Amino acid sequence: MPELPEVETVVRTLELQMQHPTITDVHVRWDNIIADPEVSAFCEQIIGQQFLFYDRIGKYLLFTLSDATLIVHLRMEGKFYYEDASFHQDNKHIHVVFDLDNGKQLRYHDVRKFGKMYLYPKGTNLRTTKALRNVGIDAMDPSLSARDLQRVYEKKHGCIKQLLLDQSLIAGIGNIYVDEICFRLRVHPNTHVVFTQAFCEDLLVAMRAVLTKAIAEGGTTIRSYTSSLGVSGRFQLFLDVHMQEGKACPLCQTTIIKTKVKGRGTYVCPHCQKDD
DNA sequence: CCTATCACCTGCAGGC
DNA sequence: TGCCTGCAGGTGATAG
Repeated sequence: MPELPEVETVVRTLELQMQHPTITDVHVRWDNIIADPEVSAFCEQIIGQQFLFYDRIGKYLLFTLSDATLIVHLRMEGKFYYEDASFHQDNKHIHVVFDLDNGKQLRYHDVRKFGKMYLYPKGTNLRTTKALRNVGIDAMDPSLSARDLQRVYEKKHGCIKQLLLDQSLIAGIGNIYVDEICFRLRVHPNTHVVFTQAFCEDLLVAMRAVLTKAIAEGGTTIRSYTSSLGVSGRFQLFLDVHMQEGKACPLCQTTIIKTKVKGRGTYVCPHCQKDD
């Protein structure tokens, strides 16, 4: 699930539901989820920490704790559940459990175990950490300008889809939204675009429009079966091309096709979006 | 520096 | 039913 709008939805839901409990204990059942520091230090340092603020950069969740910052990347399938400690649920895919001082637990669920957690002491320059050192400007950063996009992309090589997916340049766009943004631009994802000022202005508008609408709809839920905490979006109802193979293009009624660009499943209208 | 490929994991859909 | 292959919204390490 998790691209920028889904992660934003998780942030908003967590801050509403969970508020500010203190972690009384932590249980790590799959060590590889903990990316930095090593598991023992992670556990030691997080016990006693209180949740203060919820935020994100790109697809990374940032939990500001009293004396540290917990950073979480959900990767493909990660999700949180916030439940009473007594509530029993299918344990098989719960890999990290935070016991809280209000009788609840924050449970990290991840079928593929791809997600990662990081913990850094208060005062750390997060942009230099293993978690965030390769993460660029957030795609919804209000200060992001067309000029910034031009500066970031103009000297880079590759098709537009590949560049928009590069998190070290602009962060937060994944495989769903890149297809939607390309459709808005009437550009085939495989195109090697020239990043003129005019194009970058259009790109900024398209990015903002797609991501803003997706956030407003609570993100996109495609493969996720249940509505986990914060992730039961409705944007799938508004997708123009992604996952719309065989359906009619909303603009010209041509049948949407599925293809591959740089190994990623890619949906386009072959009439509105001409390949190079 | 760059691009391409693999590795990390599990579950599910489709073909035979 | 069962086996096999390929696929899935992501990213980091490694090879060339």
